[in-house]
Amino acid sequence: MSTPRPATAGKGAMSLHQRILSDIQNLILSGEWQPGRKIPVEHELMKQYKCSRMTVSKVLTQLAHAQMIERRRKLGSFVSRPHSQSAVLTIPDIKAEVAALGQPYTFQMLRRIKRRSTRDDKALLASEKSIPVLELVCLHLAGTQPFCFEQRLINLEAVPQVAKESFTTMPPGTWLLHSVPWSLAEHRIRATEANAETAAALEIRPKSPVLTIERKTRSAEATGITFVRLSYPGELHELVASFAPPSASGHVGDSAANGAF
Amino acid sequence: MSTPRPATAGKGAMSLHQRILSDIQNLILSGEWQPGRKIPVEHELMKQYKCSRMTVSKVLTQLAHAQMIERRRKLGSFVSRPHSQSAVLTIPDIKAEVAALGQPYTFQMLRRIKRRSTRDDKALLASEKSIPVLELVCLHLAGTQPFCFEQRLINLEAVPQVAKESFTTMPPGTWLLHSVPWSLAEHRIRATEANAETAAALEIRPKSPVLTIERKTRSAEATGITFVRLSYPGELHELVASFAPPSASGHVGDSAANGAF
DNA sequence: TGGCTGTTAATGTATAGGCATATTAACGCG
DNA sequence: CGCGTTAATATGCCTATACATTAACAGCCA
Repeated sequence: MSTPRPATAGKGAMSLHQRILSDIQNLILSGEWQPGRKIPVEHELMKQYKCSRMTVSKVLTQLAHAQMIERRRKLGSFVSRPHSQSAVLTIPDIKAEVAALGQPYTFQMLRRIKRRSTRDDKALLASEKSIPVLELVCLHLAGTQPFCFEQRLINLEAVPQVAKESFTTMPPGTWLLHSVPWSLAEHRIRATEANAETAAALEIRPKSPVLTIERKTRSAEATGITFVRLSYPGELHELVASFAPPSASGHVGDSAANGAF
Repeated sequence: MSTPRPATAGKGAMSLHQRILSDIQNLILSGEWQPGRKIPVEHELMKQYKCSRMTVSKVLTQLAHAQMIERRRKLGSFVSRPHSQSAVLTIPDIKAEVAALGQPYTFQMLRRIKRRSTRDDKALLASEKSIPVLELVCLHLAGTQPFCFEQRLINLEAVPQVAKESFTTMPPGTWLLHSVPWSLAEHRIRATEANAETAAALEIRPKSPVLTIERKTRSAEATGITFVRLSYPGELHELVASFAPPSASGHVGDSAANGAF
């Protein structure tokens, strides 16, 4: 079989549409095809790759989906300008994160209170009515060093089985990850000053910088599942994010980018 | 026409494969179909929706792409576990960011030096040899209030035309975004203490918390284009990220999730 | 000029069917 | 009885084809 195009080197065990997708993506990401440039129309690509129109169409649909190209009837498809710079930020499970550092992971449960939701709780869990909640405070350690301070609120109505969980082996986050599949979340990342409680737990000076990640997690039905604030000692921890196109290609992070400066 | 499945309420003007996609996505996101569960094979879905296999196949391909399902020949398709918790973090252009706050945007160029790369520069730009670089320091303002302090290094070999740019109307980031299409970037987000220079520029107390975003941008050919450190006054600024599945359905953020706790 | 209308080039959606392949089951041989 | 080899088959993957839809454009006509 002839390979009429650059044809993603090496990988012969790739399905056809994956190869085409990959080729076009490379051309765009490398800048060889500048934004605004017209992409060969379906019939062209079809001839180039000696494949059917459906296959090409499938690829272009996905690229359009990923906002790497724009398609207009009668005119054709065009490389789009990388507008919304969205980075893919991988926030691993804390346990895994510590393990990746080669440190032994432990955690301490500092507080565990079952109560009815206060006014503030209701806002955090996006709930109108009063509901039973579980408040947890715990400290994650890497070896003997404090790694992350966690303050959490769990909606007991949405996750009743959490009431029976003692969290002796598994931290709450990991437990939830295994118990509540497929949820939505929203993050707020800030740099704050450590308050007294946080500073004490993390064994740092009060008012020293802390990387705070607040996360509201809810199910597809929009009911709040949990709210958590994770506080990391500022200088010690960093979040790493990589820019990726809104993922047409497949595995997050394996390919690439969005204009980001 | 009969609707053999939940059939995304309301939208009658939806193409068939969109409806199928949406239906299956809902089933997965709602948790009704747990991770590991086998998805009806193409022939099943084909009968359920009274459509052809291609239609179903297209849908499943997209879902597989989005890593919501895994497909294996002969075995069938399965709901996958939301493993890598990747959030999509939209980092807008600073100018746009300020504009979104309803504030007038301005910026001041504080330093502009052309020189050959030092040892440190080379590391930041992922370059072996000595290259000419442009060092820029500038301050972004929202109204009269300092908004972000920017320290930047640009590879003059990769972007020679930047030498001619005066940056009177457009900040360097925006200029690069328009001049260098489709690049890769890597971010590091930390909470740090403001050093003397940063504190002075942002008009905050020295040692107060600062949200630092460091970004290495390179082209697809792995040559470093620019390195930038953006420092935001800690309490004032926050990054917002939303969890989303790697986007099968469409516009990022309109649908949903990845396990995140 | 200005607006209507038909033509046409491209994408969008869908059908029907054949090919390729990984897994499992059956088989046979020592 | 165990183990390697082969065949069956379920399933995903791809082709070929058709018609629908849209939007640009040219031409017509007042």
